[in-house]
Amino acid sequence: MIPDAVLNRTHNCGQLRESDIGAEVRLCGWVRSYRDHGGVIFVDLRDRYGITQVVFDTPEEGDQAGQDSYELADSLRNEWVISIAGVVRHRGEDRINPKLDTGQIEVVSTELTVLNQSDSVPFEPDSFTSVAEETRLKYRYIDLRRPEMTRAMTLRHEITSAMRSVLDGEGFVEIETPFLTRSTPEGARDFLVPSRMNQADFYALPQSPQLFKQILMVGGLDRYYQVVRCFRDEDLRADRQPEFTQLDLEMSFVTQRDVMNVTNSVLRKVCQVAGKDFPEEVPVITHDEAMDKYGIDRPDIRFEMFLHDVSGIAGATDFKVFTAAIESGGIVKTLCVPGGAKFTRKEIDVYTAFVADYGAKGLAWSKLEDGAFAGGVAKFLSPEVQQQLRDATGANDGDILFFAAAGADDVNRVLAPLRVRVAEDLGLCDSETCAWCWITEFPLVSYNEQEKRWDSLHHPFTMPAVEDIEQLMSDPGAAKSLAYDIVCNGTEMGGGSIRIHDRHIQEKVFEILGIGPQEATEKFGFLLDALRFGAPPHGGLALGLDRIVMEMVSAPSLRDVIAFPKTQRGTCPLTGAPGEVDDKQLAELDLKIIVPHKN
RNA sequence: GGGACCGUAGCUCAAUUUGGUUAGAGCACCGGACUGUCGAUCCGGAGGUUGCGGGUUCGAAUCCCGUCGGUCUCGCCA
Repeated sequence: MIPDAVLNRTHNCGQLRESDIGAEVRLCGWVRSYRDHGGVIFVDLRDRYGITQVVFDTPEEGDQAGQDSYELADSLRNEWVISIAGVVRHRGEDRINPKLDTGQIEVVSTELTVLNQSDSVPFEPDSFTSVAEETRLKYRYIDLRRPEMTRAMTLRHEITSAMRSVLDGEGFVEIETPFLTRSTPEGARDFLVPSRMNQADFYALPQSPQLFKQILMVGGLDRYYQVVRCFRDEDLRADRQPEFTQLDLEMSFVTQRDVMNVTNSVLRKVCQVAGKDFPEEVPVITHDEAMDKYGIDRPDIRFEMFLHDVSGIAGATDFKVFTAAIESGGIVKTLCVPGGAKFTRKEIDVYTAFVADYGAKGLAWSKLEDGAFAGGVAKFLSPEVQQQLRDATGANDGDILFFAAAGADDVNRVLAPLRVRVAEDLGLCDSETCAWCWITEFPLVSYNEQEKRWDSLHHPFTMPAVEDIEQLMSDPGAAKSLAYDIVCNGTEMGGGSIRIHDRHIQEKVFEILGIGPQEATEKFGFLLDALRFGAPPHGGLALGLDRIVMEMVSAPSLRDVIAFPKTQRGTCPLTGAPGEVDDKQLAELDLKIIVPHKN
């Protein structure tokens, strides 16, 4: 039985300063390290607030309590949990540790209680050694003691707290929506949950609360938000987990600009909390412009280095790669890298291999030196063409041009990542900078060549930005939508749209997408019904909380800002999930496993 | 579904390129010394199915095949 008194902390381990000298204090925490000098023992005591040095001096003759305490201190080991009482004293000028916030002082222990011992830990929760991620996840409770993880978890809390406070101040209401819902036909693969009470039926975990939040608007709730878990059963990446968290919000009687303004307010506060700058005016870039200048709809605008469409110039050369691409309806774009003429052949080969991952057959290039193009494809570039290229790209001596020639989508798919890769290599991607931008005027739909049909670019409930519905029906590919994404440093941090609140327009959009009346009724009938009963104009947006926190702490992986994330194969080394279940459980669900287990 | 890299002591790594004696080091752990350290130091000790299985070879951590796991990535992710 632990006495109550030893649990009654007066301070935490990051708190004590010079002004506390002389105070009698009690601290609890973990032994981060112990330094036994024979006659004096130092213990660094750690909790999530910081580290305080505790000293055990040689006990006075006849001081039995001091003797016991000293002997106990002698037995302490890393990660034991202890409570100490003692007096704060100055360390002495030559003993101050500038690495610690509490480095001016130390606590002289008068009493020590071991609250719990610890086995020798698999790894030390400090910042010095890197540990394999699988090991970190298996022993996450130890990993979470590392200052970086503590910082990520607490900042994450502060960020969600800031989000809530801004939205609360704007009159939003946080409302929970179901996790057990129904599968929807489009989008990502659903996680399914069998229904015991409805044989052969399944719930699906929500990919997002999209339909529910629209229905909340029909319900007159006017301004909704939710910090909510979303589930998508797709392959994982460093920035993609099967379950992730969104700040989801929806508003009635608003324009696109209103939603963007509220989002800016939220992000401004988030950045303030995280110690990052947020611009007065967030740049707004149209989708067309983004694709043209950056080749991607989530441009990294920390640096310029634009792409240039040089189809007209390149088509007039004798270089077959260029002319063939143009003749088959493709384009030629170039990336002008200032100072890139210094790249060696070997470095260019690395970039060639890099773009091969994105499906490029090769990477044409030419350097600009002493007023003329040299190397690579220079021999195909007449003096006239060279001048035109310089005019089009603004290239100067010392630059290099990289070219890609193919269909427009393929060209952009290759050059956009190359642009970022080159910028990283040139040191243009400062991880402390947050360069936010909005992307607007997305196309409503894109043509899916494989399936021979139109797909929503955003989702099927996005309002078309067209006056004439007939025009929409006759040329869906030309239609823009009232959709918008918020981007930071080349990462999509969130997106949303003004929704369709008119049932007739919704039916037309389903028609374009090839969702027949029967399927629409079956899958979304409840939303279509709701739209018949006084749905207000509404729109909203969702922010990826995990990605925002990841950017705010410059973490390389989403796993570093999630307390208990999954590995790339979707497993949890801590719990062993996913795992087998009992035959009894399967029987209750009327399920039968027909494939033998891998093990 | 495809590509790349990785797997050696509890942890982080070396030895793999060029197959060759007993697989080494730091940290952690165990024992000892030390009255001012602070990622303490010093002395000593213990600790190994080189992920797993098979093959080549006189001989495999090293070469080959398979497999499991991890990371990155293309596809995928409205």
